Amino acid sequence: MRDTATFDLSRSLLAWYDRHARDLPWRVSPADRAAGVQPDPYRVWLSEVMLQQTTVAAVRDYFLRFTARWPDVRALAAAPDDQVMAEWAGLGYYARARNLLKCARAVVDQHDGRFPDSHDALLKLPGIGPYTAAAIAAIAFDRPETVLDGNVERVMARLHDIHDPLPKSKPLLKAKAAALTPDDRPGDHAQAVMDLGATICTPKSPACGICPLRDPCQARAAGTQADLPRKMPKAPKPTRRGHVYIAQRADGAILLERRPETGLLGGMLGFPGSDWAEDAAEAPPFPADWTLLPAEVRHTFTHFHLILRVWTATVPAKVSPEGLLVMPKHAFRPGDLPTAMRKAHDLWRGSSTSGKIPRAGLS
DNA sequence: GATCCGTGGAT
DNA sequence: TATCCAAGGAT
Repeated sequence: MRDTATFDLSRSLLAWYDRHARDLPWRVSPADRAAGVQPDPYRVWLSEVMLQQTTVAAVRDYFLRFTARWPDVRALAAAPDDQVMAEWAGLGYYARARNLLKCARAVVDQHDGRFPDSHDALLKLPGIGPYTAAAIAAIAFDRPETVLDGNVERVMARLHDIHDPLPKSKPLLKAKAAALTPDDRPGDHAQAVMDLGATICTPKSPACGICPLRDPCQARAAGTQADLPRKMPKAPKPTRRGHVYIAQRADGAILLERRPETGLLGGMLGFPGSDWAEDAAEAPPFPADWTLLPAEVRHTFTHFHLILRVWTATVPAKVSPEGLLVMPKHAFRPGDLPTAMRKAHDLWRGSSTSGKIPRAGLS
């Protein structure tokens, strides 16, 4: 039962969203939504998968490239795996790209090319968990589902001044979020809470002064907003080391490998090399006149730091070792590599801008 | 429940 | 420089 205060709070949030909703490539504005425009479930799904643990700024161009190249779920389902993995390169969490293809093909094969509109049916699809199922059901189909992501957790923890640490407090935060979800405009509501968390109720120095929930916010009243939500401490990251081997043939071709489907950087292209361990031994993939580059690659993954030594060699054009992929010079694009491998390439080519190199494809 | 799985921007 | 952390899911 939603009481009057909860009703008013939800209305305040929607009113704020009507005025401040961000213009995002995958979003139907509240005005257009009110005029009857329906979101495309394919675009909602694609954006939500890309946005898993990933910022809007990082996703935007990837979303535009994907939708330009594969405008609907049937086009994506028909795409070759390696092209999709290459297009995802640099965005991270590559299991998402593998599951993206599995999901697109399941939608085509089992649902006649149309995304199911219920939370339970969506949850059965690869790469769609509790959050994404609720987000698609709410945003694409305007079902009264409650989304619980990092933004909603933070907003609810502050609104109700909840001090129990995550993830133990998740059920309580979900209940608070559910109590706030309206039957009217649940899709806009879901986006409103997340927008609020992303732009006002931010992790550090939240802008309480301009927050539409300033008055009812209990953490604001108690002065605890900067300390919420509390989280369990994280384990420190160990450092691992490894060797990679970049061979270029006399005809310009580069020798690469397709990494195994599971595990780190699964399914992505990479240079052959050693295991990554505390103290990895050299492991040239075939005999050659390997030269060690005078600098190292440093890269940080989710749970460890990596220091990579990069060896290079020029080999005859006929060299084609078993298990390696001969990538012709004209077909090789560093942007198709995951970032750790792209850094090794950049170190070799001297284009070692530490920053990100914009990928080709748009405009 | 705990662990694995990327990346880049903000602080 | 080091840490946090982002529209999480699979195992």
